[in-house]
Amino acid sequence: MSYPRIRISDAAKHVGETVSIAGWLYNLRKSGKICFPLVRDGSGTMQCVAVKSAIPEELFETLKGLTQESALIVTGKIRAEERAAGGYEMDVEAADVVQKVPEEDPYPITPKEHGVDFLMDHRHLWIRSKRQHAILRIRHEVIKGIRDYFDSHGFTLVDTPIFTPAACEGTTTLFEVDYFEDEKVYLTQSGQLYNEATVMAFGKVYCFGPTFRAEKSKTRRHLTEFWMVEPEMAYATLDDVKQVAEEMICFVVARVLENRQEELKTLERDITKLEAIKAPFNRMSYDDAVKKLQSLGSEIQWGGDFGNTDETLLTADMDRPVLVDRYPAEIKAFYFEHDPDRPELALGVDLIAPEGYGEVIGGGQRVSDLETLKKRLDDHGLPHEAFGWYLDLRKFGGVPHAGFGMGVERFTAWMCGTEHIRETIAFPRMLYRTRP
RNA sequence: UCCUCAGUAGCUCAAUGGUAGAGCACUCGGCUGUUAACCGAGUGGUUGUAGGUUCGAGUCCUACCUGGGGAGCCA
Repeated sequence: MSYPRIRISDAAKHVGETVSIAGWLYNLRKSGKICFPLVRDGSGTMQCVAVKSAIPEELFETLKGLTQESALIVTGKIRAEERAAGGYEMDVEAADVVQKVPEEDPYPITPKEHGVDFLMDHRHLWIRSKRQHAILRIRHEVIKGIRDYFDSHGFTLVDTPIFTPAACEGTTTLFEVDYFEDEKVYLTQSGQLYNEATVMAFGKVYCFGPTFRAEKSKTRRHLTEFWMVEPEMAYATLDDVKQVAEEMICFVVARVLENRQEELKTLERDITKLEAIKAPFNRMSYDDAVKKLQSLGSEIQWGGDFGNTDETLLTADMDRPVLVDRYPAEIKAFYFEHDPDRPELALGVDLIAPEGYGEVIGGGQRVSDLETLKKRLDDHGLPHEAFGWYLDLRKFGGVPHAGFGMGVERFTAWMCGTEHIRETIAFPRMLYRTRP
């Protein structure tokens, strides 16, 4: 006799019914004549109960002998139960062990504590653990929220290439890849230049994909491969960027709070910190930010970029992000439009998250005039030939346009309150770690 | 790349320069409501590698390897 298969997250709808759950043994607690196998199925965890006197001897022995992470399909009646973690419990009537983990080579990740190195080496298994599972589900919610926001605000998803020719942004380090016939290409570090082309076709676009940076950064906020969403808008300015960034973040935060309560609880995330993320965000010019930092004891001088400690210091008294705009043009890329009133400033904006999560968004208004762009390329020592198509965009209907990029992992880390960005992607790629 | 800390049982960690130990995991036994269950017993070690100092090194020194944290750079 076979019973309907349900997912643990739907248990509430099946109280009183006999159903099957296909999953893996998360943990097993047992005493002489009763045992509690905890089964997880990816949607949740179900505490099962088996009382020796109530079931066949063979079934009881099978359950009692289960090893951690053995695969099994359990069948039984669902019952509301206060003593069980999820609020529901299954009285086991049958169990089909699909694969038993051997005792002599047990599952390496025990319910006790482990070190970072060990866990990272076992990342392919670590993602089964409650905490990691919760983080990756929140990541999913974040991505879905981002897409829903842009899709419902007139943006078209137009993805940009991952293989790119050499001269994209110039400054940052690129990963080089062998292409055919001795040609070299590079892994993209931003889809932005291509967005500037697609935006002139669609008006409002975004790209969403992996980006690569061969920076030898060794901090809790860096990955060499990370996901970035980059919206771009035609007939738009710096102010539009700030408004969209603020709106989008509020939208996604609300989604996470609405749909991922359980996961936030698992992570022991202070919800009030997320609830505080509401418009209007703080707004500040680079000039004022430098002054504020200096008054707080920072060594920063006008013209320099903010370090990690500066970002944390700047937001220490804030409960929501701050949008810092009009940076010195010298520390920004060639494609930024300059402030017409103060040409030494670039019309760029960074969104710095509170709680030390730092720069989550960077963006601004792009150069729209052909001659200005040519001059900017010269100033940065970039060859016009490599930017032929990019210059075309200013020749054929050039208009003011603006956009930004947001790092998905940094944003997710902020939502989750995690110490390290490596936990916010299933298989992180970092300076000295490319496995598993 | 630089600074800094750490490598001891499968895992997490102890051990004044003087006999390498505990908890967890695993095995065996006990327990009918457990919540990282608990109680008793057992198995488990070339102390990251190579040199050096010393009567004697897990411990001190040198180099290297691996990893953590931070800086710079960035999302």
